[in-house]
Amino acid sequence: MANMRFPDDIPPAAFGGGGGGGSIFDMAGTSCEASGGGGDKWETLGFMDLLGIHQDLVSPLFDSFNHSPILLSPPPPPSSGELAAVFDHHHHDMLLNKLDTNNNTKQQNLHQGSLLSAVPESSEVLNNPATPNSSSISSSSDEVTANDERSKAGDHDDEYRTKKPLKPKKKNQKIQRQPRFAFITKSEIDHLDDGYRWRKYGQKAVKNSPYPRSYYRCTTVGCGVKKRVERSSDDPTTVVTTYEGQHSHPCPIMPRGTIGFAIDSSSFGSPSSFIVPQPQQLQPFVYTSPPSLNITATSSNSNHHPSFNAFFQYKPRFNDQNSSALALGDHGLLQDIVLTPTRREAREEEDQ
DNA sequence: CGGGTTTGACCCGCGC
DNA sequence: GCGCGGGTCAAACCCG
Repeated sequence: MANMRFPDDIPPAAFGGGGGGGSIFDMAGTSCEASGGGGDKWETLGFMDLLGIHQDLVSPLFDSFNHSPILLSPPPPPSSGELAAVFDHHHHDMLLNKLDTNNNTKQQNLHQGSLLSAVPESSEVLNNPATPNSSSISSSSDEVTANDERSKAGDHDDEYRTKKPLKPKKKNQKIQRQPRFAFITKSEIDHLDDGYRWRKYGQKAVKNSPYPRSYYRCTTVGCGVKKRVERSSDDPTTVVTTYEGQHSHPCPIMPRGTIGFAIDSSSFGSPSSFIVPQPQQLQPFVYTSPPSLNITATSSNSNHHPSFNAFFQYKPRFNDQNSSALALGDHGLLQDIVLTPTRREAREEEDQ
């Protein structure tokens, strides 16, 4: 398989029937550090890491701009934090956020870079992302077995039973949610392709939004990673993609060594390093952000907010070759990464 | 025919 | 307890 091949077999974006072919949204160099205070436990997640790209797939942590190693030692992340990268490749904005667990934030204006959080409370995350193995995958919600609930319901509803012999679910057992990572993309393409193969398993209308939300599941056997894709109602030009879980396999279209980014999976729950590939490993199509993107939260607030020592080498790609070319020529990508505290963080700070 | 999408039905959690 | 919304299932359908 050719390196970094842009698949043309991505099914049309199933997003509301709109949007043509799938798109490639390749994050090829991301390093995030989340540090928190206030006694919160912090969760350190990385986009590609959540995608199942692990340390062994990439080179040691490296600053592609300064060509010097970066060693980050993030404090424990907040248990309920979810990271979100807000990427606007039209306006050259990149916003990194920790998703607030407060659902109210979903109404925030994405344009202002405040993070949305259509992602619900993730404090239920019980799986240690540091162990991205089959066990964590198998504990995903859709693989929870046992159930008396549904069988019980069936006892009272023969019609339902004959109609849907649904999988059992364990009563009184909270569904274990995988860590999630969401990011917002300014794109007319709904289904952003990250190199993995996804199967759409559902679509739901979103309240107060004319745009539906699509649910995808990784098609690889044994991999329970899911992702949701929805277009923001506030700003229809933005697409919110939320990943849940970690791939238990390499990216099918990204051979080893071409991965642009990963976080040492052992970093979860304990300080560790983030991994960024050496620049020479980046493939031609990978956008390399300027040094200014090597953001490190060094503001006075860094003691209270997550600091993202992050930079993105990031280039959305599209099946459409024309679009691809466009993206390639976008030198202004990610020049301005904005770190914004989430509502919750802001609230906590106010309380202090 | 196999794999992916569509879509209506259903379950569950949560807020009121 | 009830209703709502999110998430999932699976039959039907589509397509290469």
